[in-house]
Amino acid sequence: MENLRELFQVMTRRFGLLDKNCCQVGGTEISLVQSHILYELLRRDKPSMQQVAETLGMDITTFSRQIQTLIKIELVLKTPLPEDRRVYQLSLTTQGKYVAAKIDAEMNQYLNEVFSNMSEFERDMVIKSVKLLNEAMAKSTVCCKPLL
Amino acid sequence: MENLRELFQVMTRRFGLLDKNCCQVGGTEISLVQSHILYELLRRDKPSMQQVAETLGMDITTFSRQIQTLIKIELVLKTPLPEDRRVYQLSLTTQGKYVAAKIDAEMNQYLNEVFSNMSEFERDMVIKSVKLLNEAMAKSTVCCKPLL
DNA sequence: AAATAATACTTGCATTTTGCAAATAATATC
DNA sequence: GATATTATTTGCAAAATGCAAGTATTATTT
Repeated sequence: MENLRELFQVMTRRFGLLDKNCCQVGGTEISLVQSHILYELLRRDKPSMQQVAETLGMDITTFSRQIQTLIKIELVLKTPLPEDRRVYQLSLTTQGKYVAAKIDAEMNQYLNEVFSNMSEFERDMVIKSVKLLNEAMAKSTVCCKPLL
Repeated sequence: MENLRELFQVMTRRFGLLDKNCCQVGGTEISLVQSHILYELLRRDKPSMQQVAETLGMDITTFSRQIQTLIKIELVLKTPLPEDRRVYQLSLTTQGKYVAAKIDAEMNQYLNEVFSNMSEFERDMVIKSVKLLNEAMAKSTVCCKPLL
């Protein structure tokens, strides 16, 4: 039996670094955590603070402050939900969308470069595997509370 | 063409969370970063500070301080190398080995649980894929300076 | 062999990030 | 109408971060 953790530890460490690299766009400097937030906001439609914080497995208070700085640098907007004014809807500003998309593109470029070292067959297999993994982790009981 | 980043973002986020879970052993509380350090020290033979810091993509000064606390809680040892007394050899104490092994086992258990949601065929494919990915990333020019 | 450079690591800040407990503000329930 | 619940924010106090500057040791120069 192989050491599963070894494999995954190395992989995730690499992706962590990869993420670290990609976080400065134009004039704006973005931390890794902030890039994760932008990533979520790009994909979701006006989610609440709770929702995003939970998805990212972040303490809500930390998240609240991160959002504050993202608003300050004008990447994120926070508008109260009319039906329930306790909750705020989060969204990206134009600039925020631009930055998020830019990071996205850069990451995809990195990933494509990584895949360029593989055959087409391997590439397909790897992608299928990552999908499988994501599904399996979603089903798992022990880990991965954030469900998306 | 699919959105590669989407797939990998979700996957690495999950593993990040997974890692976060597994960092308390017996009486000792371990941060995620510290668990990564222990992980490295368990696998290497008396590496230097520089080496480990570089592998983990950490600033050496931050690393230095993390090692200090790991020494204080008696998980890590730091002995000067006789041939060159500028460099220190890092190693785990008995307790350190125990903690590192414990975390390792726990992570493997989690991973096995994840894999239990797959067929044998899928499992093999996924493992092969992760290996492939690690190799491909090692070859890549843009990312992943830490080479292990 | 003395002076200079380079290397491995540590410390001094000053900033940022974190999370718990407590506060606020709005809605739900009794 | 009083009380509980929920969503978010603030007050700390602790931890983590990274740059610049420091120490100590080895290498290189002249």
